Amino acid sequence: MSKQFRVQVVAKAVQELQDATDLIDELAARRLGINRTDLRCLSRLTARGPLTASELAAAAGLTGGAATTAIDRLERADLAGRVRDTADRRRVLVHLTEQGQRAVQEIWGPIAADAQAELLQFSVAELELIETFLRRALHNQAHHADRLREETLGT
Amino acid sequence: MSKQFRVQVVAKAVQELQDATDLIDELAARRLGINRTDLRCLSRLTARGPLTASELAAAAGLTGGAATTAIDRLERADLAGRVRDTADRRRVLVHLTEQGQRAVQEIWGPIAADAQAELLQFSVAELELIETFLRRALHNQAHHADRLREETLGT
DNA sequence: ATCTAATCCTTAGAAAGTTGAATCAATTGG
DNA sequence: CCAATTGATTCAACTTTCTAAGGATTAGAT
Repeated sequence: MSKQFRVQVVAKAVQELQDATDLIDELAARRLGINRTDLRCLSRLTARGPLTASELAAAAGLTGGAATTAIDRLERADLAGRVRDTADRRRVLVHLTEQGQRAVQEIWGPIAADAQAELLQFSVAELELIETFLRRALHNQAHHADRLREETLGT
Repeated sequence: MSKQFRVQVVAKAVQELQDATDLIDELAARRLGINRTDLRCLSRLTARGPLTASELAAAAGLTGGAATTAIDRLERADLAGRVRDTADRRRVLVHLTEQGQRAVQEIWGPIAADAQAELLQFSVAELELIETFLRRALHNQAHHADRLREETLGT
């Protein structure tokens, strides 16, 4: 097995991992009876805590209008709730309900737990290598994201 | 730095990599003037060569009807083309046009080249470790995808 | 050979989501 | 205290999706 071949195998595995993640998101959304956009909002709220409607819109890559209806749907599903900010009453803070937190935990908890257990099997030195790999890949992606942005705007 | 901490760092890096990939897809689609669904079709055609309409639908996770209109859009954009199968004239083979191949190459060529160069900097032993990591992660994802599928259907 | 059933793609109509602009309410600064 | 700004929502137009039905082609049976 040549090194060249191993490189290809790794590249393909990265692709497969991304596809698998995509599938999980699809299934998770279906399980909760919501769409992918709403799931993304749920994920952001989980990662970053309560957000205002516009913060959530920015975090999820949505326009204000889309965020409003997404929050409506999450509220109807009892996964998120609105609270008017007492200091600035224009603002609305969106937060996960207890049921929302529970749902997130039920779906992603086991995945995260297994992932953590899996990673703990590696030595510290190995984890460092894996991190290096991921950092470089990330750097590469960011570089090309910039390239695409410039090329597109430049047109 | 504890091992536990390193594990968390790696987990977060995986998440960031997925987000970065998502951003690249978004920018690529915008650059080609198509939507994410059409881009996914383009990607499948690139990876697997010419496909029938129904194969493409399955590969992209679409119904037949949605695939038809997606192919319509790609055809209008001159990125893909239809050819009736001479052996079985019910079937339609969808393939990338020259322009489609060129577009794919311009966008993903540099990314793949850099990724390959990056991977070649690792030793064979290191590549093996990275592959092991990815395989386990993939196995974990597949396992939980099955879990979600069963839980959802079981309801 | 012809008739029937199955297969493949397309079309049509309905449903769902997003966008961008307009609107309403609340806040800030001059 | 009024004008400009900010934050969220609403609304109409557009896009994409799905399901169901239709039309063409093939395969199998009589």
